[in-house]
Amino acid sequence: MADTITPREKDYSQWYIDLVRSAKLADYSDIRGCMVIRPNGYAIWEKMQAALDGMFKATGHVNAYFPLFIPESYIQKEADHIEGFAPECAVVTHGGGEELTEKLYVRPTSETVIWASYKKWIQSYRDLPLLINQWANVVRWEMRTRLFLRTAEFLWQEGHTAHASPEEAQEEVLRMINVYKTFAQEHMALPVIMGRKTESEKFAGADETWCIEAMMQDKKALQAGTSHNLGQNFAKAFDCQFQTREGKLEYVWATSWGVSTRLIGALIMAHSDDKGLVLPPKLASRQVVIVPILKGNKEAVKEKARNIAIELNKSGIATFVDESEQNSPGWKFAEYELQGIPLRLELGPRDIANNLCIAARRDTGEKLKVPLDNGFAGSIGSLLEQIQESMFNRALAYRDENTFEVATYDDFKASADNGFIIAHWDGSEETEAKIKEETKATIRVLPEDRDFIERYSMHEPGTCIYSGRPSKGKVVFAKAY
RNA sequence: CGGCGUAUGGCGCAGCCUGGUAGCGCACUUCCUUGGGGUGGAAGGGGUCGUGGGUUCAAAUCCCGCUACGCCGACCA
Repeated sequence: MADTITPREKDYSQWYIDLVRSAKLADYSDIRGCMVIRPNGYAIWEKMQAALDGMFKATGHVNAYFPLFIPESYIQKEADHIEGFAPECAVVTHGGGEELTEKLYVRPTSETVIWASYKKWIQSYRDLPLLINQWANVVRWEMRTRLFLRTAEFLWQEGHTAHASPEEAQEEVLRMINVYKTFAQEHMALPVIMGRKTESEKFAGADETWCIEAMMQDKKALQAGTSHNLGQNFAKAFDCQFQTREGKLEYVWATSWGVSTRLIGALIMAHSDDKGLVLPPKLASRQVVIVPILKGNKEAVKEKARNIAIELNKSGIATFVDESEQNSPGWKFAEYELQGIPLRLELGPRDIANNLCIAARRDTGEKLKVPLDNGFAGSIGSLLEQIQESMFNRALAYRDENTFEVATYDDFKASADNGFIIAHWDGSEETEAKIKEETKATIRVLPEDRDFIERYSMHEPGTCIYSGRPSKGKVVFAKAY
């Protein structure tokens, strides 16, 4: 365990890595850019998986699994796709001691290998829509890595769907980006801006990429999830046609969408503090820790603590008691704060005599007395709900405070490090590239969130901040991870 | 792939400039103590100093090569 966590204000990167390592979430392995996800970190992923998987199933999707290895010829079928992904692929050249006749790419994403199957599965409009999700690992040989945010290998889910019409595919794209938005906001307590990517930022092989963008505590943007409208690009590349009701042959329309273990990084960077991790109750596998203060009649205190834990667990609140005598209460307070347990209950002989316990909120540090009466489990449950809600509100307020609307390029440059910048853009790739070159800020999203659009009048025409040419609307710029 | 760093016990580091055969904190083991914010104390175990070569009576330390990793850029979820 690290002795101390570097304060956020001093060095945000160091704070992040100290936190990830000292909370025992993950470590770098000896393999370049690869991460070992430790049980504490994996527990967060399992909670995310459970919630997301439920949402996928509820929207009609099923899970399947496709091969890790992709023949080189598959990868090469879609021109933009190979161009985008080939440079960052790990490639297997030998197997069983022999050089392979065709190289195998370790999947950087599974569009190609999946569409090779879909081609065989789809003949008629009756086979559509095909709504499949895969939980898997993928490999991208990135130049620079960062725990959870960008590692050579990472875990994710990737949905791949096939549709009989462009309208239906577009509906799916929107449905899934909204699933991600809901998950981010309601489970992760992370406010996001939903919208489209510009041409230069979209997925290799997509017609259009939708995304959710979040703000971290260093005011940089993080792409938290994407949903792509692949048009007929992959269907054409893999010759996947279906017979319509009218008997004509048409290429199918496709979507793909994914979120990764990067969300764990987002969760950490959005909520945690200098004491450690802060987990939203909905993603905490351990929501409440009871720390008994063991003095006087120790057994009586332990007994009471266990009974409270049983009661809370019965009410669906994941509670455990740390009754070890190896460590002092102060040590336990610090340890469970480091691990981000949303609520700590302190219970000592004094409290038992007064028929109450002390509840300490991880998010605010606030301590309050909670009576040990019939309403106890209800009080704890609503406290957890309050924590969930106030974490979201705090993150939203932070994002709002650090979102600026600017009208001149000078103001833009002055604000480039201060958060999200809302400004008019002429819609050209040249302008986008120039601004990136000069300020490092990129267009994160062309918002499609109704409330966000209204709040900042995003869709009103104006004048491009850079070129002075007419602009159809404002977009969100920021420095990004 | 460019720039800068780092490599010493499980983790974090000092020692290197000025060569003399390795030390500190945390963690770990045993015991006592303490317990409402990382108790205090005592005694222990654990290291071919990344790697290959060179200089030297002697190299963690000086010189050259290599490798790995990290940070900052370009690329990306």
